[in-house]
Amino acid sequence: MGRPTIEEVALRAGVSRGTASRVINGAAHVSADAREKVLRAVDELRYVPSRAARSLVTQRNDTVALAISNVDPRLFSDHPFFSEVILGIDEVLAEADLELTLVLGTSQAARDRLSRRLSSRRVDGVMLLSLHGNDPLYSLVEHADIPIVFGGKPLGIEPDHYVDADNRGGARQAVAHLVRTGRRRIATITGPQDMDAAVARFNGFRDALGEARLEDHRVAYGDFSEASASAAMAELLERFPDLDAVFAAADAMAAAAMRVLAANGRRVPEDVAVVGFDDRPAALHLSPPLTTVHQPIRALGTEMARMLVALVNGRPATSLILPTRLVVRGSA
Amino acid sequence: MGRPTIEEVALRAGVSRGTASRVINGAAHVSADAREKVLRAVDELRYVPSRAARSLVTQRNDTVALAISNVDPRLFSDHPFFSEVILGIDEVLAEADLELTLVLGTSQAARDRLSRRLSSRRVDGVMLLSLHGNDPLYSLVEHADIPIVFGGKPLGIEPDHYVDADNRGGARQAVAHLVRTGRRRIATITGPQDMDAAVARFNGFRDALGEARLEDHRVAYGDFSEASASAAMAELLERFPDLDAVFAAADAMAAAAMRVLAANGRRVPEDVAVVGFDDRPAALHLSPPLTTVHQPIRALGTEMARMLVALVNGRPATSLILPTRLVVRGSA
DNA sequence: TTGAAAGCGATACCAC
DNA sequence: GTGGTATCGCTTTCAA
Repeated sequence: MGRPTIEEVALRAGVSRGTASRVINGAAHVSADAREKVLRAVDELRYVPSRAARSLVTQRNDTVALAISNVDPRLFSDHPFFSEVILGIDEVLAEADLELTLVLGTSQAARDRLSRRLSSRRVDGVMLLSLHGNDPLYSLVEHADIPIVFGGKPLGIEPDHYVDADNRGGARQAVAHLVRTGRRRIATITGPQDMDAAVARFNGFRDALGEARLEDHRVAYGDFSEASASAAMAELLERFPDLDAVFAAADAMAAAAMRVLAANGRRVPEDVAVVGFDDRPAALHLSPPLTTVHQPIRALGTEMARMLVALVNGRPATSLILPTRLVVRGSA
Repeated sequence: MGRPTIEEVALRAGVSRGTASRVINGAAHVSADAREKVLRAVDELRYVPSRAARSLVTQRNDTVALAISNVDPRLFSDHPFFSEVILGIDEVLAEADLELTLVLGTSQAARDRLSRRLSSRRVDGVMLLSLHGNDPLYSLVEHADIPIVFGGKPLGIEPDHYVDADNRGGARQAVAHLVRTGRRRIATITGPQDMDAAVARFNGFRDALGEARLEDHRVAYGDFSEASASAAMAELLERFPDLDAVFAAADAMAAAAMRVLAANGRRVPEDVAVVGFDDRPAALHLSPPLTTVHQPIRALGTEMARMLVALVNGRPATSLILPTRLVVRGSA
């Protein structure tokens, strides 16, 4: 009771299977007459080609994977980041008529599955998102012989193809803004130092301070989570009670820091200016609204997809760094 | 320069292709000796079966789709809902060794693609999320001959298989709480009335008020967005200046309502109590923290996936309604 | 328990 | 421009 095959279509249209196939794949060299008959047969029979059969012979799957490794569930769910990236990706993929499959690398088993998929030619290309420093996915990737695009440059290596936000430049701008508005004892709460984005933001912090010839030793280490930031802010207050500004490497951390500041009787921005990074929607609703660095998240998705589409189709592509920009609101 | 085929594995192991296949698929009737040889060959050759070839003969794809239709981009990206559901789904699918492909129904073209996929036997089953009342996906679904699971009951129809949160019961609890704490002039800001969840929450509101013999005419219609809620709250204040409580059918709307309330000099909860629905993370950080109805979002994902896995494997499954519960915080 | 051979449903090459 | 045929890589029946 299977669906119609191309053979049946050909039969009904009174042409050969070869001709039917040509019509369906929009090839040239078919008479208008034959084309029309085939098209009608396709319509009447509700024929839809079997992708499995097609893939088998073409060696293509018209499918790419988005792999998200080392998912911090909290990060994943509490942040529009992933949804937004996916939306961007989908937009481009739809246009290129490619399908998207999702691989979340939460467990070792999941990683194995990804590994298998990479080599079972189930997908024509892969996008990798948010890898930590020593991510086991790296080794998989090297063995793969299909195009890979990194979302966010991984730490310590320079992949052939990645797209990233200008983390360092954004952080630099943010801290320069602090300096420009008169702050002198500027602290930072960093992200996890095994992620390139976090390291880059930290470097941007030092860049700006160096240019201004200010001290850059007021640092506490966080991991992008609110909990880590609360602890970090408390530590900062303890070690540097005179600080007059803090640059948090993520909005979530800035929010947590602001709560700790408030709990300690420091006013924002009067006593302590606060700048975040990400510009997630919630930043707008903090009080005062958070001054932060805007990242083009959706563009990250579209550009990753665009790059992968190019590679899959055998066209070259070069890595990209997307600009970030400071959004000044009430907190600094 | 293709990857090894099963034929090469068989050759290397010194057995027939049939035997190699049996070993790889864990069938019985293979001697321990043959099994071991094949396994070693697989290992040495780094053999991974071609899924396309396998699908062609088995008529299965070991892949299911998650279709999200009519995506309101703002809703999609500003809310952990989708990420959370996906996380739940992935967890179950990983266990069942099924792959997940994503279809966002933002455009007409995307819908066509889904339609095609449904009939090109590319997926063994489909999960449909968050459909509006007259979603064109409905007609596709009827024509499909593969299992379908709805996430959230669609409005006006009773599909064979769906899993939903207890929207009506949750709303009832929320409003009953308002009544219990002495509120008498209770208003509501609804969600879009072409979505079952929104209608159900509205009904829950009326249930509770009916039971308490209170008036239920203080209603303004929103669409789950903050903007709509701001307008709705303003309207409510204008038409019913004496209201002492408002039940917003979504946290995002509750947050917007609280801002409007504050702008109009009403204190929360002293003058006006506010209850939301969803219990998204940000609810915690409103001031005062939002009293709201918690939805088991992740469970929604796992149960949808579990149900689909059962159906795909030919086992029966019955629709599910997951309990919601009131979380009392500062706003009511 | 094992081997040989027949498909699964398409594409693509080669003559005509 | 069109038809016939080999082929993609696997599973599965049928005999042995």
